[in-house]
Amino acid sequence: MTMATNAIELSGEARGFLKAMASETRQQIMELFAGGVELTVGEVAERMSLAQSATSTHLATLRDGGVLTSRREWKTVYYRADPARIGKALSDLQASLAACCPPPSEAEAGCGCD
Amino acid sequence: MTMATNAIELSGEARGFLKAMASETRQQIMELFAGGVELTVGEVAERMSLAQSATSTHLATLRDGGVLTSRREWKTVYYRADPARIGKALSDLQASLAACCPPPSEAEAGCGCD
DNA sequence: TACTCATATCGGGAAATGACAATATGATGG
DNA sequence: CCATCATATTGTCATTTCCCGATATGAGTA
Repeated sequence: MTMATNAIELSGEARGFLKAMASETRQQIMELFAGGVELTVGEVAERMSLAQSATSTHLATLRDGGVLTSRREWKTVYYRADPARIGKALSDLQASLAACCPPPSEAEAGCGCD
Repeated sequence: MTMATNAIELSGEARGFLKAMASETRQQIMELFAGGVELTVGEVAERMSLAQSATSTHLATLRDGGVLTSRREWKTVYYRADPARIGKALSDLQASLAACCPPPSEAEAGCGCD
């Protein structure tokens, strides 16, 4: 098994996740989706006191980053969190970062750290 | 027990982490620290083909975000990953996001998701 | 066809970010 | 004290991001 790249190389999932979650506004938007709730663009816009256009863009960014999914029902588009992809992104992140910095008391098998 | 805040509210650790890792350049910088290596500002600058000033700023941002620590030895400042704080940020992130989107087959005890 | 509703996209202006060169800081050595 | 080396900070500029209002798209309905 290759042993390969000494570098970490974040996965696409992880990069997309980080890019999507980079904005504080989008972090707050994500908080609205607690409990697996489904929300429309208009609802998010109102709760965030944001214009409809800005909200639409943010939600699209979050969807592109793999954090949200959308479901269309006639006129309305419902967004909600995407557990599977979020989980993937987080475990990728954890794996990548574990390569550079294994937590003291957890799996310190031949990590090659100095 | 309160049942409290329906919202998720990302921790300070998590926010700092996301802000620090938001930049693609900083993501690449982090890859240089694989294996727990210690690097100076100059070394990072050279490997990234970045100016010394830009590099210094990025490293400071990563340190402020809790991703790196610095150790000063005479003139030179050595940076390296901060396993403990990274781990904290990641588990906070995981906890917050788990609140809004529990992975299908993991702990689906009374989450309140309709 | 024309009208409405919800969302998406377009245009522009304000603010934040990232890069550089130049200068400042702090510690070491002559 | 002055010079040097590594890092930090400052000033400036180009690019990007974020927000808005305005307009376009798509689906349903009269």
